[in-house]
Amino acid sequence: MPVTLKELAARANVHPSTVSRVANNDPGLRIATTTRTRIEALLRETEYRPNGVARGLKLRTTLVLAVVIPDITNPFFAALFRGIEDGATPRGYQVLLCNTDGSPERQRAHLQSLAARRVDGVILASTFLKDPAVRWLRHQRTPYVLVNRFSDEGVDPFVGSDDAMGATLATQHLIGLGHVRIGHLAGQPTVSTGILRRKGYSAALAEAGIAADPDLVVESGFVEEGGAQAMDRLLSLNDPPTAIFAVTDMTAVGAYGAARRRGLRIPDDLAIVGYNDIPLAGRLIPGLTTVHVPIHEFGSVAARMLLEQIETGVLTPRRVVFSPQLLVRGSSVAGADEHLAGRPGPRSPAE
Amino acid sequence: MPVTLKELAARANVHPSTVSRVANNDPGLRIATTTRTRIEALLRETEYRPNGVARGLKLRTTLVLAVVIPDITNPFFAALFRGIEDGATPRGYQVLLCNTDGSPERQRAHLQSLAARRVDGVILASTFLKDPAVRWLRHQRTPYVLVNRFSDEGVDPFVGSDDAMGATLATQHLIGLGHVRIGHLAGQPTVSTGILRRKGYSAALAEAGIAADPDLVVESGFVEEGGAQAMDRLLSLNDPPTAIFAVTDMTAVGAYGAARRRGLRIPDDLAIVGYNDIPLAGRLIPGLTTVHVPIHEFGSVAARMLLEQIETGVLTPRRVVFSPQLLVRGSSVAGADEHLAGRPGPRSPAE
DNA sequence: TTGCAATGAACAAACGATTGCCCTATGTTA
DNA sequence: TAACATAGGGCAATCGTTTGTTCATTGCAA
Repeated sequence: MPVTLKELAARANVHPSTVSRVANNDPGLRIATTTRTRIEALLRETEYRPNGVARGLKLRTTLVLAVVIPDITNPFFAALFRGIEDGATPRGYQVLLCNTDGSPERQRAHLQSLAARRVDGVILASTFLKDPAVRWLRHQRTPYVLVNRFSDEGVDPFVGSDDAMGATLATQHLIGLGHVRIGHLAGQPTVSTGILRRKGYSAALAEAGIAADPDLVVESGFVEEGGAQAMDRLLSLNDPPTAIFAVTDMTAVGAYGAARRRGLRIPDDLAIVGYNDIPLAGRLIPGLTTVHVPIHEFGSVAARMLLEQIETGVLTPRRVVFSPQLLVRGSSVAGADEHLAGRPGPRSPAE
Repeated sequence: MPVTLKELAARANVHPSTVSRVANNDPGLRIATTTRTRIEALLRETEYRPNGVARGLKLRTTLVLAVVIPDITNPFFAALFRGIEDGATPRGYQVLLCNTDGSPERQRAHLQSLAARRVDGVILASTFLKDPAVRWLRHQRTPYVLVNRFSDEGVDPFVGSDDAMGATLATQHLIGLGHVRIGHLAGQPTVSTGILRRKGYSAALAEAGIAADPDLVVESGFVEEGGAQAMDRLLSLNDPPTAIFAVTDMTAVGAYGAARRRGLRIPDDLAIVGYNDIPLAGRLIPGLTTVHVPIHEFGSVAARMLLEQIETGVLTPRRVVFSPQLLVRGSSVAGADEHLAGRPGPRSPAE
């Protein structure tokens, strides 16, 4: 049972407020050295730490942030979370993690709990366009930052990548390799990344003078199963694609599976490009060519933006948009993985 | 700005305590129906939710759990966390996630913050044997549960697998395949899983009448880099092993890399068996033969044990030990992955 | 009419900390 | 010596809930 201010005050024979001021190193405090040292000794001896709950009630701040994501077992969100925590912990904040599995109801339930708990701020990934949850947050005046996907263009604090540009990069890469029938495993049009990446894909085709074939775009969503199913549909076409731009690395992983089950070789029979550069991408065989975005940095930047909002009280709808870069591996260019031999794999943590 | 009890009381023209009792559905409350409906309407209209901080102060409970792990980007811990959250959320708890990167100082700092925040309980993975942090928790009388690794045998609430048995299973599998020179990428002897898995490995060899060669056991730790380095040392031996039991799947991943860089084929030139069956194991090529443990269940069971402790106030040092099962894939038996073709990959989440 | 039991709701004391203000001794200055 | 500044701490309100207790009415029976 931790010690309280009151008990310490009794033992030091002073008033609790005096102990509090000593513990908090109150600058304007006038106190006899003898009293001060007596109290300080007691503080050290008992390892006194103020009750965070009581402190939170009085100070109206909890030093807790919350992260709301679909699923932490997705490597993208795991990396994102690390970035957030690495940005928040040094400033004394700890982080609640809430998984929604993509369910709007669970998201809403979590946000309500978080508001009741008086968390200082929320970082939200994977929102929909015009997401009611985001509008609710805005209306509540809870500090928040959106990551990766935005909800209402230009209104919310946001950090992410230039999705259209990344998609164009990926598609141009495939065009440059001579591919003409390039398929797209597309995200839902209810999500900013889904729309923009598809737009970037189409723009690249148009610019190269390649006619857009509607059959080549199949909605896959952002998960592996969706990728596999969509890939199956594309491969059942009379004139199937020779290359694929997948909206997400996880979708691309699904495409790998579908291709393997049909005995197709990557990249010879089918070239694949993903998006995000999750750690898994480099471990696939062949390595997945993908659009690299600084996932960890998304998190740390989002955390810093949020803390700035919290500490200044100003909610500037600042947007930080990173320019993505194409990272070529063996899934689009045969032999591209070779120079990696001898290089250690991606960073990896303890068991 | 959320509404307070006081404001509601003013608007309903009653005392705050009355509003509180209505909001909490106090069973012994005697109240006029007219007053009750008036208050209830107000509660709904304002979407009143009691301030969790104030509630926590009064009730001495925060409905917050904390999970302390080395690194959430390790798939093992991501799956574990999901299990924990899935066990805790339905009972109204939310979960703080703390990454330590394996640093005892960061672990200690986190635990102190958590204690100051008055979290209701802590789940700790990756402790050391005789871990001072665990003893501190015990001494603090904070409810806690250890997962995967234990600290002081039989003293702490614990959930994990029978490490010696799993290791024996893995080693016997390799022996059954005809291997005689079987190497072990071993965990540190300061960690329960490290010791027990090595013990299980040795026991299987002894039972089969295979002389133990000290050169074949190399300490790798539990991370990928360590696995790669240790594997390199083993492969540099005059009489290198033909099979490997790696203390962890991530270590095995490191071994894959080392083997590939030397041009060795798996499983023909080198058979590999891991431990844990993380989602990544099934996605490697070839699939990683491994000792399957119910990671998600570790988490949900640990959460339930913790909640039981919290809600009953009794700290029974209960131990839940799962029996692991060998899962054979292509890294030990050529062609073992074939029947997987056509089967969808592991469960995968949204982007 | 008196007495007593319900009824309906207010009172007040916590839970621990923070912080503006007040009070009492000294010591100093005019 | 009166007036006053300063040092050294204590007082008390407050943050928003919860909950045991008290209090004022009303209704009913005796």
